[in-house]
Amino acid sequence: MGRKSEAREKLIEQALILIWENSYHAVGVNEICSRADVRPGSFYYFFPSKEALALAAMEQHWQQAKEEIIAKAFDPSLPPLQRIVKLLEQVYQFHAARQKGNEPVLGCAFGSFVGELGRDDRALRERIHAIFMEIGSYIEQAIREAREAGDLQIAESEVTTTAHAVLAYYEGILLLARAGNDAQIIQDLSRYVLKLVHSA
Amino acid sequence: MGRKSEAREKLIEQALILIWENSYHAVGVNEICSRADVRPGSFYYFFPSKEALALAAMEQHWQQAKEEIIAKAFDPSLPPLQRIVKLLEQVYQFHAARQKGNEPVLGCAFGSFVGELGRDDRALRERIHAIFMEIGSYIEQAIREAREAGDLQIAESEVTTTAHAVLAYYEGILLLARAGNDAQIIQDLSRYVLKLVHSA
Amino acid sequence: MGRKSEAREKLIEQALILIWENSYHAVGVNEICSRADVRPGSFYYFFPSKEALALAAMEQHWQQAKEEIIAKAFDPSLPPLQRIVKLLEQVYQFHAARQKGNEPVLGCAFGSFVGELGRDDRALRERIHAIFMEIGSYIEQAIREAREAGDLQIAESEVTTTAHAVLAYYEGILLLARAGNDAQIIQDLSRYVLKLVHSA
Amino acid sequence: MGRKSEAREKLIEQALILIWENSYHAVGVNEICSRADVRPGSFYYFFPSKEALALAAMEQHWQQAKEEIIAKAFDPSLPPLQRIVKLLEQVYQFHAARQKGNEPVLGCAFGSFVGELGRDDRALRERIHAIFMEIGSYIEQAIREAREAGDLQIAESEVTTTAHAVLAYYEGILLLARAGNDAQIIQDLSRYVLKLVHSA
DNA sequence: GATGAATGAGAGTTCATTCAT
DNA sequence: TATGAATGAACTCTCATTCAT
Repeated sequence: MGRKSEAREKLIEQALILIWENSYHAVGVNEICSRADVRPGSFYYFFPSKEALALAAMEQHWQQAKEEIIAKAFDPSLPPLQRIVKLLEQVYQFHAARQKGNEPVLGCAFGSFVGELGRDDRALRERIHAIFMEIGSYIEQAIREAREAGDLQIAESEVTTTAHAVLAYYEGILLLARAGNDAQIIQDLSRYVLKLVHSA
Repeated sequence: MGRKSEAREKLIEQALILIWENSYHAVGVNEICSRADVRPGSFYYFFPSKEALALAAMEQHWQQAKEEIIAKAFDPSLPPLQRIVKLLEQVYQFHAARQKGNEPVLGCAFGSFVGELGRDDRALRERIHAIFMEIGSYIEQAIREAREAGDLQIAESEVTTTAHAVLAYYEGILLLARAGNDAQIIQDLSRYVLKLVHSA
Repeated sequence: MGRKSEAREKLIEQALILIWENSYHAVGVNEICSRADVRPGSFYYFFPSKEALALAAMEQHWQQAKEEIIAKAFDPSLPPLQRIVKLLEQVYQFHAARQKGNEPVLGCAFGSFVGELGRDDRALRERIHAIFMEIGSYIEQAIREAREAGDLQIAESEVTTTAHAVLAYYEGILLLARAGNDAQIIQDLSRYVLKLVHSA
Repeated sequence: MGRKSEAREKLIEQALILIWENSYHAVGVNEICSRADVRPGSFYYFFPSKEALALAAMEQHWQQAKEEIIAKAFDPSLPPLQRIVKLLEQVYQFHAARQKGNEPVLGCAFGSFVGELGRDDRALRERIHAIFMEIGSYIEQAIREAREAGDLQIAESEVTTTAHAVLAYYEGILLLARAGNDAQIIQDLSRYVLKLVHSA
């Protein structure tokens, strides 16, 4: 009945790391293969194309992020707005730990990836956009709960846009962290995130 | 004999467009040359490498942004905080016009570029970071003036960080606009930018 | 229990179609397998190589041609020279039907196949040549019978060569039909075939 | 002003030989390059694709055939029908010489090539068809002249079709010669070609 | 000063085939 | 008996770059 291996998983794992650290276009199939200890000829048994692997890597990253970051941050037992703060805190911890180990600060894999997609990569771009919208919906839920709890004086009609504002701020912070190779800025700027959800 | 060859300028111009629309690694030297109507052999007469061209393109983009966007936004005759609003408004106009012409929404060239730089591109990354810091200093100056005019109640020690927060938000907005191929979000989210500069 | 796997037969059948429509070298083992709904790993259980499959496909095609075309054309109840005419007529009907269904006109599978064999494919080439000689012998028999019946004034020593001439004309007609993607030429040129068997 | 070389010509020349001896799909770009003493990276400077090279090789072969074979065969000073005979004679000489040197008998490059083209190679197939039609028009002209000189009793309306019949016979002869790796059959069957042009 | 020609290295992908089960 | 998994070699083609003029 044929053989079995974790080659597929290893390819996804290494692809994510390499693409996140460098970029989709800068990383070659051969490099991914050799890091995953998979023979180059085997790659196309597991994935129809490099693009499909990149998509799978993004999907897997999103699943893992939901399990490891989102689930902990958007814990219903936390006060709603604290969840948003916790999201940023965890992301800071991740990048701070990397920086301590002299690894470059990576920023957001989805954000970097979407920045290098072109006209012809519509499907990939739309998938990343959908992931952003999912992240946004977690933030939105927290804001809505805060509002309903009376912690917030904003119109119901502002809730979604406010969530997007938080998301944008989040992505922007991670982009600046990557640009400056500096995890500290994540912590510094996180302090202001709740300003965005309160009425001016 | 009049003016110099325009080949260099054309190369920079086309490189910026192609890199912004696609990405640095996705765009080839030959493609840039053919768009610029420059023979490929001539490329290395004008630039020592593709990387040098990309850097030149970023520099030129920054100079132009200063002349056409920054100068108008940070006009001393405007009320300080209005300058920040105007910055976003102009960027929105640019992307809205493109979208009207069925061109993809591009986001920030610097932001996208920095997202695809890797470990070995330290010089490029640091240059983009420096440009971000320059943008930040315009914002910082506006915030400081507003504070000194009494429009703002924040500590002097918060001014720089607040400017970075605005910059992060700005970059995040443009990233989401690119991800969603949607210029409207720039306008929608711009309404909240001043929340970041007021004390909570 | 019951009948054997049909995988072998399906592989042969699909291989013939694909090779005939395209070419031996242009068609991959995987493509044949997927069309035959056979898992690629199974291929080498049934055939030792792609070449062996191609040979089997040619053999099967030849057996089928003998049963469906040759047997009807070289029916002893037909006047000898009419058999040659009937051969061409049936081949025309086959290709005309295909063209009506907007399928490309294929020409002769053996002729196309032999055209793409090289120095190192001696065994295959000789097998196709032998099939040609077999076809020739049917034609030769018809010519001989016509001569013995007094329908023809050619020397006995010319019979074999004349049969080869008819065979060459037949192959040439099918080649032109494929080149022009036009079945009609088969009918048009068939009218002249008996000129070749009469003395000048 | 750049360098100069005969690389393009050598590539065409070697491509023709290799494709003729083997087949388009069986021959790789690398093999053509190494025979032409051209570095593989240079190939795509000279030709946009392997297909384009194949087409160029066929074109060049046709030009050369016109100059070296057609021009001599269809010499107006020859009696019209002798021109057709001469065409076959020259082709026989070419193949007989090759066989003497223990080279495989090749048949017609155009005929073999068209046999391995598939659905998606419409442009190539149509070009080869057009070449066939050109060859046909030389034959047609000879037949027409013979008819006008009173050497032939066929209807004017039969002239074109008769020319195609001769062309088909010619292609079929070369196909059989390749299949049998036997140049002699070209000479043997050539003796019958004029039967096709006389009325039955 | 400027460029047409050329290139080695490597890109992503497909190949006919083999292996472990 | 039959196959899902895997593969090294080869495929067509593109890359950033250099060379001769």
